Amino acid sequence: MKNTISLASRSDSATSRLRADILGGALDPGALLAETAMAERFGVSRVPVREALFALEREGLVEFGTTGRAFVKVLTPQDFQELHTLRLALEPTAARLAAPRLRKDSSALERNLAAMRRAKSVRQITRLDLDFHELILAASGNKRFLAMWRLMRGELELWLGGLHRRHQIRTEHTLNETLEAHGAIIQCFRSQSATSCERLIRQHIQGWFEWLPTLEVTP
Amino acid sequence: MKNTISLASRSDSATSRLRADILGGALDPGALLAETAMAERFGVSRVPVREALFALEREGLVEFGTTGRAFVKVLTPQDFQELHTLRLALEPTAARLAAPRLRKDSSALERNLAAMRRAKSVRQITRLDLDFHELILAASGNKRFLAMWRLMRGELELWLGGLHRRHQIRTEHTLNETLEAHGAIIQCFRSQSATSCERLIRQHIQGWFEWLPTLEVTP
DNA sequence: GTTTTTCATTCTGTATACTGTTTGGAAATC
DNA sequence: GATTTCCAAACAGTATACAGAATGAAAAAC
Repeated sequence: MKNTISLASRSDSATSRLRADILGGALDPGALLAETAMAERFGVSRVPVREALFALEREGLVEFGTTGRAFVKVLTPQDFQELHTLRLALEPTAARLAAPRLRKDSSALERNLAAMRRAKSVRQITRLDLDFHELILAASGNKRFLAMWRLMRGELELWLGGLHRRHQIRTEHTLNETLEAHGAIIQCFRSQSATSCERLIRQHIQGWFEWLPTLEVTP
Repeated sequence: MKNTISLASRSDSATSRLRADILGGALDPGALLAETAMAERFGVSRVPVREALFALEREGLVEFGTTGRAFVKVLTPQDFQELHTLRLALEPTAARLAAPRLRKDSSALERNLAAMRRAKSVRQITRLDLDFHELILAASGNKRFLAMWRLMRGELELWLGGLHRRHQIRTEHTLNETLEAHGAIIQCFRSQSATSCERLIRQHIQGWFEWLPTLEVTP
């Protein structure tokens, strides 16, 4: 959304700040996002705030009520289930398409894995995990797969953030599991067939989802 | 996006009018969409026009250049190819999920088919065709499948509109083919297994795509 | 004749002001 | 005390105004 050496526009900076507040947990799901208040807080007029709200609606972090008021999106377990179904429809196909490219060059995935080994905070690990999957989507060469992913990513990050706040998951154990799985996926891209990669990604997503303690009916 | 008995807001009406202009072919792909000019033409201020542009960007009908100017989206054959790949990833899965619901009640699909039999214009047939697929996505019960579809639908309609303008396709013959295929799909939903429906939808999309004279490298 | 520079025009980005609607609570009524 | 009515504050939708950037054509330089 920016062009040259990018002095961020006020809209962009408002978008970033609001996104950070939402994903960082400073704003609870369901919180009212009043334009005037945010405009004052960010030191800009209502116009850039408005655009930020629309932009974040596209990212799935904000939803508008019937009267046009914006709220931090409230995600239900069913929402998360839906996202998972969608991932299973998209990512394996994307992996198959990406396989030829990633066989030649998987360095980006490896750099991601290395960063994840060094990562400290839960938040950072979550983000790198999502980045890993995004890299595969991007390598599919299909801009629209990536666009769809971007639409889901915000919601995934939002949900996972809430999950981590409610439980104390993402322990050492699960981190290692993720590291191993991602390593195996990289290996697969390097040496196995496209359909093998497709299958492995499907298993990875499915397994990860089944492990998550989402079955609790959360508020 | 509207609430009660809906007196359409100026943003909404600007969005509708602009969408109609783009899909109707009044504005060629690549045409500059200057805010001031449109504001005058629609008799509103620039603010609603702005929101219309953002809304239509979400629908894939408008794209923004690096300097923030809006243009009617230019679709390349590759774009269409990408959309097709995406459909193959989404729709068969959605059809499988929708199967239980549609087995019980396929009346909406039948009404669509009946309307298509009566349809006169190419534009109308195209729209009903897309509606048919949208009904299946909606019946999947997964809001996000529908959201993704909406994102593709505008682009599909835009591409097909251009295609029909360039060629004189969608003849009697192809209309009958579509009618038959849709009829068979309804039958399948009524009496066959979910995986059969999934397979049939995949074949339908694949076959339709292969038939289309998109292989010509168009401008 | 070709290239570069200049500059008026046009466009977007943003601020501010105004209007009508929604909302939550105080006051009035039962 | 419970319910309804009414009003002020808060909020979104929109118009208008202005500033800064991009654009393209005319003018200048080569």
